[in-house]
Amino acid sequence: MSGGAVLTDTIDPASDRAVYKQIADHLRTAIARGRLREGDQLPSEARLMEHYGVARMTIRNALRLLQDEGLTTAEHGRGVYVRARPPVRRLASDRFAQRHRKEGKAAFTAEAEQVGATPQVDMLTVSRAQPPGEIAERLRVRDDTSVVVRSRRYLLDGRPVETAVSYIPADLADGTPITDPNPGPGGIYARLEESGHTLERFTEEVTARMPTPEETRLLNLPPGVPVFRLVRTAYDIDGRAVEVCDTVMAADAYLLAYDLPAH
Amino acid sequence: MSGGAVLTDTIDPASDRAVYKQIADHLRTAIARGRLREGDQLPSEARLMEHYGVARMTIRNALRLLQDEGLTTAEHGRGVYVRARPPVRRLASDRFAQRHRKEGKAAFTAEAEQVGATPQVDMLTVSRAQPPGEIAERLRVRDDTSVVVRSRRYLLDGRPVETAVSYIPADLADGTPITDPNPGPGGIYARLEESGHTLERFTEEVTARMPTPEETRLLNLPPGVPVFRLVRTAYDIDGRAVEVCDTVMAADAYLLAYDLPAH
DNA sequence: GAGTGGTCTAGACCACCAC
DNA sequence: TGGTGGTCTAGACCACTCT
Repeated sequence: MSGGAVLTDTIDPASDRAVYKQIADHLRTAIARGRLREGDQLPSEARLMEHYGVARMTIRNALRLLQDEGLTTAEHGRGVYVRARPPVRRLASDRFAQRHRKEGKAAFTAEAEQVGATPQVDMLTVSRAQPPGEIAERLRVRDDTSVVVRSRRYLLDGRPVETAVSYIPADLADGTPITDPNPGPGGIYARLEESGHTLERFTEEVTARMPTPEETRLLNLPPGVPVFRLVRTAYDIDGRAVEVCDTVMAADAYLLAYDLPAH
Repeated sequence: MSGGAVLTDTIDPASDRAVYKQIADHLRTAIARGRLREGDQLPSEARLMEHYGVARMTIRNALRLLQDEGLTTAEHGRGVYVRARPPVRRLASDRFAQRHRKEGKAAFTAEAEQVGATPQVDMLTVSRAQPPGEIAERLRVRDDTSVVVRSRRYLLDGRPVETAVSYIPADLADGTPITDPNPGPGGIYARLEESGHTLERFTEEVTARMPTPEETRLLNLPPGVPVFRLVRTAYDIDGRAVEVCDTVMAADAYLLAYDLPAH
C-alpha cells in the first residue's frame, strides 16, 4: 500500500530519454514535491516493476541514480528510503580562537557540548614518522624530518563524523604531553603555547571529493555522500608552521563558515 | 593488447566479498600503483569478461564502482579511461580584497588572467524578484522585499566551472549599472562602494554534495564529481548585508583557501 | 515464511566512435 | 565495419529483516 500515491506517472517508451532515467525523474519529482518525505519508504522494486511494466534491472538502474545523487538509501531486507539529512555541524571561523582554548577543552569537545551532543574520540594512535611530501611542504621541513603523528576519529552521539591526522615536528612535541595519547586540557594547541609557541594564525585548505572505500568504512558513509578534506596549518607568532592537521569529514554533516575582511 | 599488463590478478569465488567488488579492487589498485595512469584506457568490458570469466553485468558493476568514486570516466563508443584531474583553481581568502577590485576587474576575470586562462561569462540574466527564504534571511530583509537577481555561468578556456546567482536589495541596485547586464569595471562591488556602501567584510558558507541533474548539465559534470555550494554575504561598514551570492562549483576544479586569526 | 534488496547469468539490440 | 559502452530483458539464487 505504502507509496501507492506516488505511482501516478507513466513512461514514454518512444522518448529519447532512457526508461530508467524517466522512472528516476518521476521518483525524484515525488521527493522534491514532498509526496515522498525524509524517511519515507519508496515502493519496492517488485512494485515498481509491476507499475512500469519493465524488468528489474531497469528499476534498479533508476534507483541507483537516486542513490548516487544522495537522495535515497537502500537497506538490505528492509527497503529503499528517502535519505534523512543528518543535523549539520556549523564550523565557525573562530572555532580555534584562543578564548575557546582557554576554557580547557579541545575544539571538538567544546563545540559538541555546546550543541548538546556527546563527543567521543576513538582509534587514537600516536606515532613517530616522516611526513608525506604534501605535509612536509606545509610544515616547511624536509620530508625526512621526524614528526609526531596523532591520528584519531571523532564521533558525535556514537556516529563517526570525522577523521583527523595531526603532524607536529618532533622537536616541538618531544618533552611535552603532545607525545602522549592524552595531551591534557586544551589539547595540543594549549601545549604548544605553553612551550612558547603562541599561535598567531591558521590556514585552511578545503577540497571535496567522493570517499575512498577506506573512508567509506571509517565514517560509515552511505553512497552518494562526498567528503570534505580540510588541511589546517597552524603558525606561531614567529611565522613558523607548528602543526598540520589533515581531516576528512562526511560532507552531509558539515557547514564550513568563514569570515573574510574586505581590505 | 593495451592494458594487458594490468590483468594479473584473479578473483576468489569462494570469498565473502562480491566478485564485482574484488574486480573493482584490482582495477583500483592498478590505478593507485600507477600501472594505470591518468588518461590511460582500461581494458574493455569484453576483455574483462574474458579475463575474469564472468558475465557482463558483473564487469559493469565493477566499473560503476570506480566511476562513482570519481576514478574513471566512460566514453560511449571509445572506452573507459582513468579520469584526468583538471587543473585546480585555488581561491585565496583575499580574492575579494579591495586592492584587487581597484584594478578595474571583477574577481573572476582578474584571477583567470593571472593564471593565463581565458575567462568567459555566459547565460547572464538580470531580473527582479523576491528572494528565496534562505537568501532573505542572510540579507536580513523580509522575503517579500524586491531584490535584483543577477545569474550567470563562468567558463575557463571554454569549460564551465561555476554558476553564480547574486541577490542585491533593489533599493541599493536601482539607479546604478547593477541592474544592467554589464555592471562596468570592477563589477557590482565597485558600484556598491561608489554609492557609499564601502565593503567591510564577507562571510562564506561552504557545503558539498552531489550535483542535481540540472547542475550536472550546466557544469558538464562527469559522474563521481561532487559540487561545492558557496554562499557569500557581503557587508558594508554599517554592518548592512548588501549582497548574497549563491555559487555552485565543480569540486574537482577548486581548492578553497582561508586564513583564520588565532585570537 | 514472506518480502526486501544484493549478486550474477546469458543473452539481445542500440548508439557512438574510429578506421 | 568492427569495437566500444548504453540499455533492457527474464530469469536465478542468496542474504537480510521482520513477524
